[in-house]
Amino acid sequence: MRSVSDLTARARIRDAALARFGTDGIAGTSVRAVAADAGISPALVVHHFGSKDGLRQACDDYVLDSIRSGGEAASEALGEVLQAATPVRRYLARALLDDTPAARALFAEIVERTETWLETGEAEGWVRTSADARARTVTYVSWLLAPLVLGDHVGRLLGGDPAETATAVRGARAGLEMLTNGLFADDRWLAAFTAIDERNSR
Amino acid sequence: MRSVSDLTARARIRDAALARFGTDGIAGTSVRAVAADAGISPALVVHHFGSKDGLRQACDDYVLDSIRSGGEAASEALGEVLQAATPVRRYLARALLDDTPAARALFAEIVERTETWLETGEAEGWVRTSADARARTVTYVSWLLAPLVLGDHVGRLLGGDPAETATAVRGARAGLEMLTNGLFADDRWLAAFTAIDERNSR
DNA sequence: CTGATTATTGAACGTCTGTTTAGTCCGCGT
DNA sequence: ACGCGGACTAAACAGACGTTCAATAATCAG
Repeated sequence: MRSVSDLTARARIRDAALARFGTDGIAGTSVRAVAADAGISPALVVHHFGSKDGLRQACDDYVLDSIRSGGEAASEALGEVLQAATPVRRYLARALLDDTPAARALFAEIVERTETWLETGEAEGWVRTSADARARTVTYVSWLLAPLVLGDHVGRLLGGDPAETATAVRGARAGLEMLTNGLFADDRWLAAFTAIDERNSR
Repeated sequence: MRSVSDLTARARIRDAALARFGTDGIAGTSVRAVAADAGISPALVVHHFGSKDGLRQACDDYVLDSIRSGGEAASEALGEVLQAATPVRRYLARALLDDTPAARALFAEIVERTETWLETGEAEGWVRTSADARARTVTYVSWLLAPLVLGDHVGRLLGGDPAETATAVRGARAGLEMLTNGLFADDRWLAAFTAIDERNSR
């Protein structure tokens, strides 16, 4: 029953909403616009989803499922979503900014998974030790998500189509390079930061 | 004339709009709500700014000026904005997502400034060489901006108040650590990525 | 003090919003 | 054949939206 209706109108509405919400924002999208994109009447979307907020929740659930079912490793699944599904990408960025409950849960979940992943790496010796492991994980995850949120700007400045895979790969490679070799050749900035930090806390 | 009126109603409207736009989004904010926050009538905001879009442009200009006048070094000025002015921070994040012309210009400008800064560092030996300098700069800037856009999530996961300075400092320090020492102790991920990349392009 | 310019408002406009209601259509079990 | 439930719609609702307009209050040059 679910899968049958999921191939028809209900899914079309959800997909249209995902795209619209992603590009125009949730507040900037009207139920009528979604209905028009899906080729149905505005009354049908509330028949299927109860309300506009119900539709948004359905989008949240769909995106979460897409990511969770994408694989085991957080970075892999995210990487795929990041490169492939542009509407999902945009929606996710909006949801993260709008502080949707689903986005909140997703962020926490990614951080948790990444934390254990980094801990494993640390134990096995391919991840360096850190003075503040938690802060490092959270910062690392925010860096992972950065091109997702700022994808358009990154893409534009890297020339070419923001949606094109090659552009995203270029950025990802540059990031990996920084995370492997480091960006700075000496610790002048880290030392300077530590100095300022100590002066402030003293 | 400008400075006189800028201390009174006009400035109050702009500040109220900045805060509202930042938290609720531009489309999610009504002129009436801004007017109520500023303690004036809705008709006055259109008298001063022409339209809602005019108000948004005024906010854009104000934020750009705030950042540009903040200092010479891009990272310093950004760092201050990132830590201090929360409403500006939130507004900037929204503007970057909504692809405002001002946000577009700002991003390009930061990238340009950072590019020359990194080139200097490379010449002076405190920045490592890169296989793709442009991609590295853009990625680095997106990482700089990441805690700005995802500040709430980062702050929440790092415990404590997201607006509190100490939280932001913790994240910044962790980031600096990764950029100085690297995150990965060997090049297994970089090598793996390169391998996949070559396979795909072949 | 007068006149003109500006700041500010209340009320109204037309449009768009999310949602409701009453109803039609169609497939399916009995 | 019948009726029943779900998909679907046109029309309407009340409210919020951005904006306009005429009018009042404040400001300031002469």
